[in-house]
Amino acid sequence: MLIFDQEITGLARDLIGARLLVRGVGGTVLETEAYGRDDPASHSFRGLTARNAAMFGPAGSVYVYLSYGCHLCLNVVGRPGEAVLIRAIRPEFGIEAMRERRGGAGLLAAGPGRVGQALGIGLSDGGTLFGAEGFALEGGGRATELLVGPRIGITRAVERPWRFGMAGAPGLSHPFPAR
DNA sequence: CTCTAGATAAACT
DNA sequence: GTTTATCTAGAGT
Repeated sequence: MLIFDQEITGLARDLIGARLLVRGVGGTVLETEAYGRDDPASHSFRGLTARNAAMFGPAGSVYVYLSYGCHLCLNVVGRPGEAVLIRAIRPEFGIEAMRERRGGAGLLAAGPGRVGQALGIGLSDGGTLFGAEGFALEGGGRATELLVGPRIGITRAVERPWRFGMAGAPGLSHPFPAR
């Protein structure tokens, strides 16, 4: 059973290997990133705004944001102002639907923007609780060996090793640094 | 492999 | 009014 109300890096670790379903489409979480409350790289760093309001919602709810004007990214909310970005999943359910949404591209859900597109996420899904109609998140825990590395695509607090991945899994968005 | 365009909301000056 | 942002696809080297 997943504990949403815990330290955000712990939640990011526990989410690796969990099964994520959005309206019957989804698969196993392969890669995540943690974003904290006092974290210069986090949207919540400058306090509550209209954009990040869902990030201050209940633990276990959804935070969605539009990145670079064209990519919807899916996050799982933990404690207030903290969230975990889902960067990659292994497609297992509704693969046909994903293929269709992705326009037949090969990489169905390796990368946060691709995950959002494959699952058909919308900004209006922000605030929805996992467990509510159409949204499921189960399993997880620290069953698998984890890879750890710096986060991708940020300009602040680059040194924090808050990116996590499933060791040996194909379909990661970017390789992890060799240990 | 590197480079660049694309597209938009929100924060910032 | 200007700049930035948790990125991707496609073209070029």
